[in-house]
Amino acid sequence: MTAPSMRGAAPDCAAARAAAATVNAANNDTRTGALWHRLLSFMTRDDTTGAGVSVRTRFAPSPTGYLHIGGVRTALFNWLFARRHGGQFILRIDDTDRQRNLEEALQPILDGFRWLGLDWDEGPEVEGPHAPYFQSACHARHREAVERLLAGGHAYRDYATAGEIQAEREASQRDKVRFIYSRRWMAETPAQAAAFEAEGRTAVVRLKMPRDGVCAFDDLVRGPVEFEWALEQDHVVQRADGTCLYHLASAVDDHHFRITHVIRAVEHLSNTPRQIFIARGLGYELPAYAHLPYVAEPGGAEKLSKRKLDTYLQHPDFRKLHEHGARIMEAQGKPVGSASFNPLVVAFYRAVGYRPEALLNYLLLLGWSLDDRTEMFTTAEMIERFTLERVNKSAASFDPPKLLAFEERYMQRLPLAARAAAAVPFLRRNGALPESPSPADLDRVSLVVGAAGERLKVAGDILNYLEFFRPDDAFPYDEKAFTKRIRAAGAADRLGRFRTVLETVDPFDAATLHDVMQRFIAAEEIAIGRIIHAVRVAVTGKAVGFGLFEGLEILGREACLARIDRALARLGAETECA
RNA sequence: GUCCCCAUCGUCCAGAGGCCUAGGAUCUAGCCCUUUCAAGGCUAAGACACGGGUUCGAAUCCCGUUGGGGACGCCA
Repeated sequence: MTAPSMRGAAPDCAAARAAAATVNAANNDTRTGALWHRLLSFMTRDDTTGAGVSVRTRFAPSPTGYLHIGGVRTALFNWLFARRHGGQFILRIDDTDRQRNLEEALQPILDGFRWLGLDWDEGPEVEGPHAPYFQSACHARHREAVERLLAGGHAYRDYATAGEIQAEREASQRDKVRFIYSRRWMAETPAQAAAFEAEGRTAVVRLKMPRDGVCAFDDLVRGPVEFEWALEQDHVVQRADGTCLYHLASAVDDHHFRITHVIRAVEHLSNTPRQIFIARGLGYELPAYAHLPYVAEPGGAEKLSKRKLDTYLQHPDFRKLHEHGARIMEAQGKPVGSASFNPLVVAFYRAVGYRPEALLNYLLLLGWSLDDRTEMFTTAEMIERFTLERVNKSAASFDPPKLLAFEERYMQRLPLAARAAAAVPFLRRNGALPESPSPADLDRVSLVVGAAGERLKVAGDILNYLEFFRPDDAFPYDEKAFTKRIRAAGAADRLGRFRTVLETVDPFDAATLHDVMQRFIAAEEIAIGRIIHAVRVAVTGKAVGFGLFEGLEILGREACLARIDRALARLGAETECA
């Protein structure tokens, strides 16, 4: 028996589908995507409350060792949809190719999810009623499915060699038609199989795709979609050695895990007919499908690929993002050449000190929006407001400056104590703070973080202010600034006179220091610029920084005097030599 | 090559035939403030890909063109 031609969608899916089809028939002149969307999302909502059918979504990473930024966006939408409907979010590991170090390849992915706060109801480590959650542990289930497909006439054993298939494929190319297998080496009876085997051939199992009709289904993002069955290939679902291929495993496992909504990237859209064919052949109820647009490369339209890091580094915005991170890593003595130090991978943002909620918020808006102005979403708000109907159809390119803008906003709304706490680990890794910082150390961090204000965009930016955590005689000078501000004629003498003033300032706080400075320039009859920069370079070694008087106050009188002395001594040594 | 999809400022989004002189964010530029700065404030510039329809009226609906992208594995 051959598979039924499926004109007019899968009859066994949700009521939503049937209802939508009715509406379509009644409105065949105005079947707008919007109408569909409203209806489908309404029905979806209804499913969860009415029938008590729990929404179950899944994200199925293969254990590669990295959590890709585009993958996280897909995972986020799955997670939000499940949470929005009070359902479950499942993590399934697609490791059909046996991994050598599964543990090693999986842990960074789970860490990434945990860091972002995307919790899973079933999956690795938390387990659940449908365990195991590793595809490689489900071979028996997959093989049994193949047997049923074979028995039902939805698949056949094929004895063609790779070379023979290749020849047919090339012939199709020449004729400029889509490759469709001739089924010349198809064996549907034991006798045929025996004949081929007598020739020494071995068999794979192929899907016996319909050769007429269309596969129609309603995508929750894209609306009604149709594919001609005749253009689908007889895909291989099982190799000669008995191992099963991805699409078979995926359809079978989605059913096994009771997935109700398959939400994944568009590149799977054209794979959907074969999965529907498998699912129907096995008598499954079909899940609803939602195909998300992919995340495109910075400044481009192509799909973001983590292998193209070098190309993206040519893009100025992306390079800035990378360099910013690299400075922070280097200040911690960490290598920047490693594969995970890559802005296409979630671990990068954690390592540099981004807020996970900022990344999430940015990713949320990459392909989805609530309206024309709401941009900031707490996790609770995302869950409350997220709908698939408002997901965009077109690809969105990854824009580093905008991500940073969100990061800044999130950092700024954090209370001072939280920002300081986030900065501490960076200082510790740099060695600027001991393993167990004293209360005084922590006060100092808090003061610097407060003074730095909006200059502290990511937690790792604290490493721009290391001079506040170094001994008075052990921070470097910006040579250019030193020359301009201290080696300049008369600068050292003025600095010396200001030093004398500092000896008696009381109290030694920013406001008083500011007054003292004003009186000093009045007495000297100079513009403030003639002295303030010299003080900044002497005390911090740098030409730029946050408010100077706050800086002086944080350092305290003794440190300021010692630092000015050190700068003057340095200059003195130079002139003696000359 | 075949099939499918997409199309509003540089980028991310809003837009459901009249609320559009197209809105917000980001980026960019200018000005202001300031001791510096990747700080802050204010202002500005910047888009409906093109061509046909339908309609009293189109960014919005239809067709075509162009452009971009994806899928075409015994990968996942």
